[in-house]
Amino acid sequence: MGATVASAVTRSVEDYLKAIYRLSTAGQPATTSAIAALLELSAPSVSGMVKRLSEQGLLEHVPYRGVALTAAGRRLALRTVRRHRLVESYLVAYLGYSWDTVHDEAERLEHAISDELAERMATALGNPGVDPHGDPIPTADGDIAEVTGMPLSDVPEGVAVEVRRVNEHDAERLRYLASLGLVPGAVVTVTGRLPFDGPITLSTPAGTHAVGPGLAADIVCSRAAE
Amino acid sequence: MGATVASAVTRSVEDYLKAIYRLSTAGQPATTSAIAALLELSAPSVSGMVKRLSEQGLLEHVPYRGVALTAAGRRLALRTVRRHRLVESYLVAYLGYSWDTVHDEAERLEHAISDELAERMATALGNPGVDPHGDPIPTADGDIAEVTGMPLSDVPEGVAVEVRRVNEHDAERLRYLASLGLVPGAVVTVTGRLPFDGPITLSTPAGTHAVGPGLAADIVCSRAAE
DNA sequence: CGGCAACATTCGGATGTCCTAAATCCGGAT
DNA sequence: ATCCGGATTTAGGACATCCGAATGTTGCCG
Repeated sequence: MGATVASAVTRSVEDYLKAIYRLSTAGQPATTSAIAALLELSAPSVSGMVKRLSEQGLLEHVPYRGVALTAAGRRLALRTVRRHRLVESYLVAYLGYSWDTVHDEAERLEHAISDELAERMATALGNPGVDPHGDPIPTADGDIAEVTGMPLSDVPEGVAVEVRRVNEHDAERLRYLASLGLVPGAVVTVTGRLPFDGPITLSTPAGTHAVGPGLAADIVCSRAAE
Repeated sequence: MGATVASAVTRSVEDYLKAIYRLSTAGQPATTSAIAALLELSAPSVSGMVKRLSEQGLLEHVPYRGVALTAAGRRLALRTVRRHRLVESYLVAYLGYSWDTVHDEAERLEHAISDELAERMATALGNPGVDPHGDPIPTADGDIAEVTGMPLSDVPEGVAVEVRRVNEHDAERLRYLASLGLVPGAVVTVTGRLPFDGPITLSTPAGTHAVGPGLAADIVCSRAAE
């Protein structure tokens, strides 16, 4: 990835590859309708683009079954993810953005910046391993760290865990989570759990709060350091 | 311009408006072929786009004669120019770019950044009035300062003048000019001029040099401060 | 095992931008 | 005043991406 990358990849193509990457790492099948839902496009549009991307060798497509990224497709997807996360990190670190407002900006900039600029931002940031949401930033070579941990919704009571990652893009929810102290790096303890998908009560650096299981499922935690 | 701007303006549209703005401020007529030359497109492509932009109220078009920006078109053009120059300034000030390498990056980013980001960059820079080439940066309201001065090619001998602006995009030429000390802010004196469009000799902070009249014509100077 | 609902694909069409080739226009030279 | 060459526009087509409607597939469930 370092040097010359397939030059004329349009915005759309990068978005498709990113969506497919996202689905496959989430363990979900990359079906036409799943991609369409993620990109807010019609199924026929996705079908057509999938065919074109397959012809370009970026996807493996089994008709009526779904798609998988080829090595080339994965490389491009990770390049885009890297740019997205670097941009988010840079905007938060240097331009006063907060984690709930960077997403849209990064969504556009990830398609516009050069490799040169991406690496300069990475350098300015000290080559961070994760972005403000705790998402791992792929390296320029296309390596990406696995995120280990369990969703907050599965954390047993009484164990101190550290928030590693918050899988959420919605600005309002992100602000809400921040107000609860649920940000990457925070150490929290589940103090109670109500039955039937009830809210989880927990103590955080910001006090004692409750969160619904839906939100809690997007928060990845692991045992707190020592 | 401050708040919500016509949302879905494509890259191309901004480039056309910018090109037309550039021609008209350079005192050149904005003809189809002039625009085509600037954007490296065929004349028919320009003809077609001119028609579409006129229908959108961004241009005034007199067939076979040329075009002029409407108030709305000018507003959009200046918005794009502002972004371009802010991005150039930011990349030079904070990300280690030099004035000869920022142009291409800015050319893409100017279409991708939000008003929000443009203003944050402006703030980080202290709301500069000019970019690294000495080009004036339009305000968010669409005001732009006139550049006063004369081309270096017209500067009389023996008068100390300050370089205000360097109208050049080519990276190699910019590096060359920088090596001669011909950058905005430099105080220079013409020491001689050869007849028949011969080179101009001058003393700069970087020593005594000669430049051809073509390059010299792109360097705008004015009387040095006191 | 047949049928049906859900999902995927193909078909035909719209838009936006670009091109080359073929008219058409305009202004200066004769 | 006419004509010619250069500039401009129109005509016709190529792509890329999107859509809705129609058509195929799949697999579950009775």
